[in-house]
Parts: sequence; C-alpha cells; structure tokens
Amino acid sequence: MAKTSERKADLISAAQRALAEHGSAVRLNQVAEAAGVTSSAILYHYTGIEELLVEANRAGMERFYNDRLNVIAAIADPTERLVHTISLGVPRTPEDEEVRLLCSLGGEAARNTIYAVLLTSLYDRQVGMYQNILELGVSQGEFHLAQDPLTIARNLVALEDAYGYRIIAKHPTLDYQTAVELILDYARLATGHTLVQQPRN
Amino acid sequence: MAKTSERKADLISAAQRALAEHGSAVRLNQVAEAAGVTSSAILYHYTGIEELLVEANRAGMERFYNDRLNVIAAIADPTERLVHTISLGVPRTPEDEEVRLLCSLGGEAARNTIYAVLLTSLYDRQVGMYQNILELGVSQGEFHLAQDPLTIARNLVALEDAYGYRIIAKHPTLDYQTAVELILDYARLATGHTLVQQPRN
DNA sequence: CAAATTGTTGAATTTAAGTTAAGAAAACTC
DNA sequence: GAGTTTTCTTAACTTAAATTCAACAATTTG
Repeated sequence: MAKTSERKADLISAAQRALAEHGSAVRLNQVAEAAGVTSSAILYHYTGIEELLVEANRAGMERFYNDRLNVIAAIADPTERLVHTISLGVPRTPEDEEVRLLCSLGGEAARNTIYAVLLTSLYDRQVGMYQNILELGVSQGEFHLAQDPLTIARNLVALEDAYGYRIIAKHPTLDYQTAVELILDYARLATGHTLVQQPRN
Repeated sequence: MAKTSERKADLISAAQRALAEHGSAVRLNQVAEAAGVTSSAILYHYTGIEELLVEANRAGMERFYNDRLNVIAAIADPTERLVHTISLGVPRTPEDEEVRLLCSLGGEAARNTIYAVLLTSLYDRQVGMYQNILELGVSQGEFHLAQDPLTIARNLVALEDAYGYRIIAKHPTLDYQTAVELILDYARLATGHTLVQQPRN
C-alpha cells in the first residue's frame, strides 16, 4: 500500500507513460497496468480516468516548461541561452515522452477546453521566455532584432512545436540536429547574430 | 440504396465530418449517423472503421494540398503566389474541418505508421510547393533569399502547421489575421520582399 | 418481368470497458 | 497489539461498441 500523496504521484507518472504509449484515448486499464495496480485502485483516488489524465498532462507540461527555465537560469550569456532554449525545445528522438504527450494534446484541444487552455498557456509562457532572452540580448548589445521581439518569440515557439511533431512522426530526413539548425537559421536572421551552437550538457 | 462507388464517397465525407467533430477516437456509429446509415452498411463496404478512417484522412489531406495547388496555379506573380499560399495554409476559424483533421492526426502519427507516412508526405509536398514559389521569385528577380530555399520552405510549412494548431485550440490573441502576418513577417525577412498582402478572393 | 446481384437493416452475439460494493491487507492510533 | 482507518483487490454488474448474420429491399441483367 501507499499513502495517497505518494500513490497519486505514481499514478500521474504511470498515466504519462501510458499516454505516451497509447495516446490520448488511453484506457483506464492501461494506466492501471502501467502503475501496477488494478483499475479500482485508480478509481479510489480519482473520480474517473479523465481527472487523472488532465493531472498527468498538466504535470507533464509544467515539467517541460520548468525544466527549460531551470537550465537556462544558470546561463548568463543571452546567445548561449537562446541556443540552449531552442535545443531543449525539440525532442531528440521520436520516443521523447514529454513531447509525445504534447503532440497528443494538440488534437484534443479542438474538442476539450481544458486541454486547449493548458496548451495555450504553455505557448504563451514559452513566448514570454523567448521574449525575455531576446530583450536581454538586445540590452547587452548582442542581438540586433530584425523584427518585433514578440513576433520573433512567437515564431520561435511555433517552429519548435512544428518540428516536434515532425520528429515524433519519424520524418526520415528531419532529425533533431536538422530541426535545431532550421530554427537557429530563423533565429540568426531575426537576431542578426551568428548563434554558433554550443554543445549541450 | 446507392452504388458502391457513390456510397463510398458519401462515407468518406461523413467520416471526415465525424472526425472533425469527435476526433480520431471517433466511433463507427458516429460515422454511420453522420452518413445517415447503420453501422452495418459501413461494414459492408469496409472491413472495419480503421480502413475508412485512413481513406477519409488521406482524402482530406489530398484535398487540402490540391486545393492550394489549384488556386496558386492561376496566379502568375510569385509574390502574390507566396502570399496566397500562406493565407490558404492557415485555418480561418477553429471550426475549419480540414485543419482539424490534420491536427488530430498529428498525435496519432506517433503510434500509427500509416498516419506518420501520410503526414510526412504532406509536409514534404508542401515544402516542395514553397520551394517552387521561392525559386520562381528568385528567377524573376523579385526575391533575394537570405537563406537556402529549402530552409525557408521548411520553416514556412512549419509555421503554418504550428499556427494551425494554435487557431484550432482557440488561442484568444492568435487569430487568422495575426497568424498570417506572423508567417509573412518571416517570409519578408527570408525573401527580402515587402510582400504586401493581397486581398484573398 | 423474373432472376440474380448488390446494398442495407435490425436483431443477436460477442467483446471490451467502466462501475460498484464487499471485504482483505496494510498502515496508522492509542 | 487491538481496534480503527485507509488503501486496494476481487468479482459481479452495467454499459457501450464492434461484429455477425439472416432477411429483405433496391437495382441491374437477361
């Protein structure tokens, strides 16, 4: 047995794995199996599968965002920050659990308000993150923006999102490196900086 | 009654509507209802719902692509072509059936090879379409590309895709006009052309 | 227009979930 | 460590969906 708080964390993690494997139409039993409990155990903690899935998706999204924030917080140089942020926004392989989660949600958002709200909020926060980096670069004289920082930030997040989908769909000629380079190519144009890519830790 | 060929066209159209309404987890009965027949009638023509859904998705995708090709074939000027192609690649409203279809598939592609292949092929053909337009513009001296045409084309399609998702998710401040302008902003930077937007017919 | 073919229905069957309740096992409390 | 509460399982129940099929209706063919 487990304390409710611990079990809930288990279930959220199991739900994330099950979602990445089976997509947003994942079954209660599939989540239960991933968690190593019976479906009834899940229903003891949640009124239904939907409630758990929302939790799992929300948590996955927060992690995706916060992980990047934490990594870049440790980087002082705006150029390096920008490059790292882009690198971390693209999935390295089609198996990337966090990005698979996000891709599944994209289709759900059309019908499910809660997912639409979550994704919208994630997008906006990512835009804010890029705006900060861009303005930091400007203030330090490193970037010379060819466009409004909001425009650049929105397009950078959009490119990240789109290439995430391509990589998850196993595009044969669009792998991680290529996608990052494509986004960097836009970023170079928009910031007037060569953005020589630093190796990621 | 109806001839098989006509009925199949009906069923594909019904499946597209049902998909747009219920998402990729659409039920056989929901498609049957949309078509005004019983589920048994569908199973007379298809071995299962999956077969019909693949057909419907494939057909929807082809239409999305071909409609644009046809519209732009009638436009001689590369600038106008580019602007129109971008305009037609973004959904005008969150209810846009074709783009909703495509968004649902994005998540499926992670698990379903056939959808991954279809989406990959659509992406590549769209990239080819933009490359043609860009190279036409260069040869006519209208565009002065700041980047490799393949890079620009890939990024343009990626931006279209991503803003499609945002609009389908009803982003409160990212409507059709805004999205088109954001993509055009990148296109301006990449082509060195002001791309004054023509009103769409 | 009768026979054959094709398309469709509705009812029966099967399958796969989700849901619920009784009670067992673990963990807490005093 | 006996009693209580919390967590979880088993098994029965319910619901919904897919599947199958006999019968029948519409269309085509000769």
